[in-house]
Amino acid sequence: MSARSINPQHKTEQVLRAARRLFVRHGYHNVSIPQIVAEAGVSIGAIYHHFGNKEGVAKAVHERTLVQFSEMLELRLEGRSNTRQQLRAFADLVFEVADSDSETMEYMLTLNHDEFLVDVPPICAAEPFSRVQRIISAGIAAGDLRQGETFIAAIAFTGVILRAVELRLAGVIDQPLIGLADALFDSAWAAIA
Amino acid sequence: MSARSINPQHKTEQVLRAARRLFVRHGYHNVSIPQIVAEAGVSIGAIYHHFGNKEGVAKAVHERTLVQFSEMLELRLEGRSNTRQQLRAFADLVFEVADSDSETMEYMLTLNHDEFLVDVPPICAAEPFSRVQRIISAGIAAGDLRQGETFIAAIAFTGVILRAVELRLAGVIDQPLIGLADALFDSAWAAIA
DNA sequence: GTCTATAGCCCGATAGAC
DNA sequence: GTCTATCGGGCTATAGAC
Repeated sequence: MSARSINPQHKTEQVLRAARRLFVRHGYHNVSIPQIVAEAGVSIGAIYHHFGNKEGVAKAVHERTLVQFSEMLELRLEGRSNTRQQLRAFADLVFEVADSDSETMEYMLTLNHDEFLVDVPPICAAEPFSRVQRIISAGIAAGDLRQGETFIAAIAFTGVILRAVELRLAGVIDQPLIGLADALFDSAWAAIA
Repeated sequence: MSARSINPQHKTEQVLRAARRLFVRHGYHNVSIPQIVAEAGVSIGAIYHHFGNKEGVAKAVHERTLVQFSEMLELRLEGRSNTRQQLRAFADLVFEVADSDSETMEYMLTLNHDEFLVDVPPICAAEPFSRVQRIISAGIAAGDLRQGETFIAAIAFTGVILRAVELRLAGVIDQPLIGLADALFDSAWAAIA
């Protein structure tokens, strides 16, 4: 407990942070346990003690990232009652995270999780994105959005928003997305409303 | 030459086919030279003779895939003079390839090429996709599309189309995209027109 | 719980016969 | 041009002291 005053993080947290940073930067299979050891400042033994094996580290990183993002989204959705406001809250969150903590968005959007994690649902079917589908479904029922298949509208809306993020992360867009938020949201909204 | 009558492919082509299939299915770093050898029916020595090293194989696969796709796109664009017809030709090509030769689309859209290829431009900046940007730019100038930034419109249009492909490749959509082409194109067009 | 040392494996690449 | 045999190296995971 006394060591906490200098380094308040548990060793496991240091490992998770380091591992995700390295996975995003180099890809899962380009990252070795010795590299994580060097980046996290822990020993090989500690990693195997806490996570069992390399895939155990990956699983923990994955769940932590999705849970944290879902919690942020729920926080932003509180009090937004109409469809447009809710979808705008989603878009703004995605843009802000892409601008300020690109590692999180890069982890979610550009890593091929099924290359190293077995039996995880694809990220587009995971909680934060299925949440958007539910908002759109309700929006169509309420008449806020054009009539049609829910999943087509969900593809169209998230397609516009997430494509912008992908191009930003790839370095093709060199300005903060938050400055493009109005124009991008208008396009995404026009696709479905 | 006589062996050609049984197997008309050069050994190099067999290697390229096998390698791309394996790269797409398992990811570049999960594929070993011995696996390519087994799948292609050639020897280790032949691969190193023709491609130098494993990255040489990857480079050849990459260029071949992009060139073939660009050629298909140019073929489809011939004779399509107005903006809507040209963008529809792009969408239809992408959907048809995703349905009938998903390996090609999966290679282009879901692999992280910069994990194993250095100094290749990101695929969204490569020829087939920069072509779409030029079509849209001309469309705005001609008044066929809503006024605004070209790159915002390009993001919106390709976002809708490519998101559908991504979800189809991930198994989230279980029907052929060509059957959804009208609805998807209408959404993509609504985002920019 | 945390460490170091190391076993055991498989990989990419080379050498050299044909 | 194509092959087999093999080297050297880096990896994941384990063993066992503390």
